[in-house]
Amino acid sequence: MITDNNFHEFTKAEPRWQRKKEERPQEILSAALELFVQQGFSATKVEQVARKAGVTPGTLYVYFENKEALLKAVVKEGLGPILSFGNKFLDEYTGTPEDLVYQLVNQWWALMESEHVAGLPKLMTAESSNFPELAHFYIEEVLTHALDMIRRILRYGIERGAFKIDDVDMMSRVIMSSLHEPTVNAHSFAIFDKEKMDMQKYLDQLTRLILKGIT
Amino acid sequence: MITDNNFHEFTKAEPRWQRKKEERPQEILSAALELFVQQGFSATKVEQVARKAGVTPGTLYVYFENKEALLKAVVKEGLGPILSFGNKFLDEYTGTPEDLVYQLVNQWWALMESEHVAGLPKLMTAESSNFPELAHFYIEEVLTHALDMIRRILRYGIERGAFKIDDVDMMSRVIMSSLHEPTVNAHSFAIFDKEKMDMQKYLDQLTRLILKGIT
Amino acid sequence: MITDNNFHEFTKAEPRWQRKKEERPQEILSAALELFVQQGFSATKVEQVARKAGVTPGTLYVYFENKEALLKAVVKEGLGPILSFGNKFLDEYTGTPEDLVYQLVNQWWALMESEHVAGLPKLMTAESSNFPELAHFYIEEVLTHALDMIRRILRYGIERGAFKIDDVDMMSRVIMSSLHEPTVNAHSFAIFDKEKMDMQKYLDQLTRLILKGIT
Amino acid sequence: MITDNNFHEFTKAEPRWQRKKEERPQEILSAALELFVQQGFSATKVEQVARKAGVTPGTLYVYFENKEALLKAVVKEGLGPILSFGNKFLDEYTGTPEDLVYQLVNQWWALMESEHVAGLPKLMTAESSNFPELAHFYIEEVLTHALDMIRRILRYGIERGAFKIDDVDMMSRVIMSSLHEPTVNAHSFAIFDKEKMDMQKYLDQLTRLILKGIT
DNA sequence: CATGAATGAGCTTTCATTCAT
DNA sequence: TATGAATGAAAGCTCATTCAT
Repeated sequence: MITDNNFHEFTKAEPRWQRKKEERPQEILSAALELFVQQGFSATKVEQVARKAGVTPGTLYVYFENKEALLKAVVKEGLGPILSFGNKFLDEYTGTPEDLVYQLVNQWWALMESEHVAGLPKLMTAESSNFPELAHFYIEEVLTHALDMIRRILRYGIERGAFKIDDVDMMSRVIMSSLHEPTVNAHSFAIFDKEKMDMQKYLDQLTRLILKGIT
Repeated sequence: MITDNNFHEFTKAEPRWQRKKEERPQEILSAALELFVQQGFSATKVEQVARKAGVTPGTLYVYFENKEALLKAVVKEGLGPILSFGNKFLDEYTGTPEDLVYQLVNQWWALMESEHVAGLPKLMTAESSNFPELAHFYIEEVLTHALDMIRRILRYGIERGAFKIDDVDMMSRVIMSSLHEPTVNAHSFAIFDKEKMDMQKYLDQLTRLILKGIT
Repeated sequence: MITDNNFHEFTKAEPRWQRKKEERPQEILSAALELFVQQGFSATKVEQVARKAGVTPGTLYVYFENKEALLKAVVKEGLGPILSFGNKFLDEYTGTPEDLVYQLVNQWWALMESEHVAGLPKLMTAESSNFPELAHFYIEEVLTHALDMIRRILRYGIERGAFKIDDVDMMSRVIMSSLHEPTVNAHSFAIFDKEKMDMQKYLDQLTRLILKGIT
Repeated sequence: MITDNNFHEFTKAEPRWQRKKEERPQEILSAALELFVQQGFSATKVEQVARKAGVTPGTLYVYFENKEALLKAVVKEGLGPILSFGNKFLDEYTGTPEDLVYQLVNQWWALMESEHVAGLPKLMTAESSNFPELAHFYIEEVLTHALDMIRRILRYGIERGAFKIDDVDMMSRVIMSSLHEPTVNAHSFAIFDKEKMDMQKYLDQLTRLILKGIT
């Protein structure tokens, strides 16, 4: 049922923020992302980030004005891939609504565990009230964006007579919650699970619940 | 309100502090819960907690050995109400499985917004990897406990021929995720929503999705 | 060779400082002395003293203006017995110079281990530069006083043709050092000796050294 | 000294700090030794030590884990010179026993007034019960070591028929006391002596007492 | 008088940030 | 550019002292 036109691939929209790849060592951003996600922003020491990236604290300040700027860079860097999520794929999609839901669920997960992004939802969940600017960013660009995708998909199904939903907006939110939660969870409680949960089974069951619930 | 005898009002100096041994810890715990949830543990200053509780930092240390002990007290205090969640109700329940799902969803939410508990899931999501002991606590006592409830409810429906589910465990997890997410969300991104989401509608739509999805 | 006219008993000179026995609970002073000696002034907490004395911190402040006043009271209280050391006894002494030396050594030790006094030399050794006033006090009233005693004793022996000393002042200092040291030591390093040193043997050997050294 | 080119002197701003990694710990240790000896460990503020060493408190923590670690470093650093005290000298000594006693007394004093060591005995006297580990260290390495030296010297004299002592062990302790006391005293009460005691005369008189007392 | 909860100044320690090298 | 020793402001925490009870 998986088509090989993966919507990720189709949607490399223009990134909105300058990436300045050359000027911002990926090592520092990667190290920072991982540590911020794991420990939170406040609890992560600049020196830790530097050491993990294989540089000294001084070097970090060559590339980032301060710790907060580093966080913003980490988040905005991570947002890039997410921004291009779905739209173009949906524009060109002509398959069944059911398959579309399946795609949604699986692509979301693939995206969320990809580099630069992994853990970002958990990080934002934890830090949103400390960094309102970033929170707005995340809400607009990720949550609202994803909500739009879901809404489009639901409407696509309704138009084709495949889905029947009385409150599309609210149902979209419900679906988004059930997508967002494991994304956050994977970087908080899930790390303590002795027997790692079979994510594919989870996603399948989720898809099934949604499809049975709305068709 | 000028009385004819306001003489005392002017001469009585404001007492520097009031003695209320019994109430202090609760006030401090409440203040700490709110701030830890909002800002995270590291980003919350002891002085903030104290001031919010109407005391000085010194007083806080009369009741709690250190900042970490305060966090642990906050969490364990908050866990109390959750531990008693559901079991007795389920033991005595004789109604329809459908109604039971409705009850589950709504009671979970009611519980999560009650004092002492509000925000705990978000706090734990953010701090779990910094405080593994607390994480285990939360996982055992909250997540596993809730999962058990859900599993019992699903089986109740299956036994009565009302529900049909091929993988009960995984479906329980899916349902739990969709319950846990808004709980966390309410204390992170939701605070930025201009138009507060109608929670009751959300819960109704969730219930509907679940019921349609499993019956 | 020990006479039973212990010079301690004879010399209850008028104490120079008001004792105010009734107003200053002995328990607090005793507790403070012991703890100050053991841990030093700074490292001893007022609460410790209070608890050891079986009262609360508040009570301590009923009797002593502050921690420093407590120290001063402890020292001045302890000085009392020392001030009366020797003079009257010497005035009336008619025995042999050798016996006098013996008496000196043994009475000094007996005095130094008696209540109120035990540990004072160590305490003063440690705190002298933090409390110059007390240091002067101690130097004048204890060290100089003891030095005078020793000098008198040596002269007593010289006059009777029993001792031969070229520099009486310096020899007095030498003798005082060898008396003062075990007094201090008993409350510092000696507490770690597994096999407690036989003090009587030490004093005997000291007496022997002095006597052989000056006769 | 005005040079014809003092242009730089006026324009060069004072550098905020100088980099001298190798020297810092020594400067801090010296400052700490002096202050700990004078005021005691508890009464000495970390800031005092830092300022005296010409650095900020933060710098101190670059080199020492905490205040207690600083004390331990001070003591262990100071112990170094003492450990090498005497043994080699004694192995090769062939002179008279009398001269050996003279050497002992004078070398001990010379050692005790040398940098790194000055005041250590007083410091240890004051702090031994607060830092048992250090106390054991000092007892083993200094007191026991010195005691061994003295015993060796006494035996050396006895073997050559020069000394006659019934209880060598106890006499060693007596001698050690009379050596240790002025060492401690020099950093406590002696600082209040208006007319500094002539130490050489003291040592001479002590030597004389010992020699007359045991030959 | 005695209490001990509450205080707040001041201590030890941390850590983001700077800047001479 | 990269470094990391040094900084100093601010944090956590202590404890002598106060004062309502």
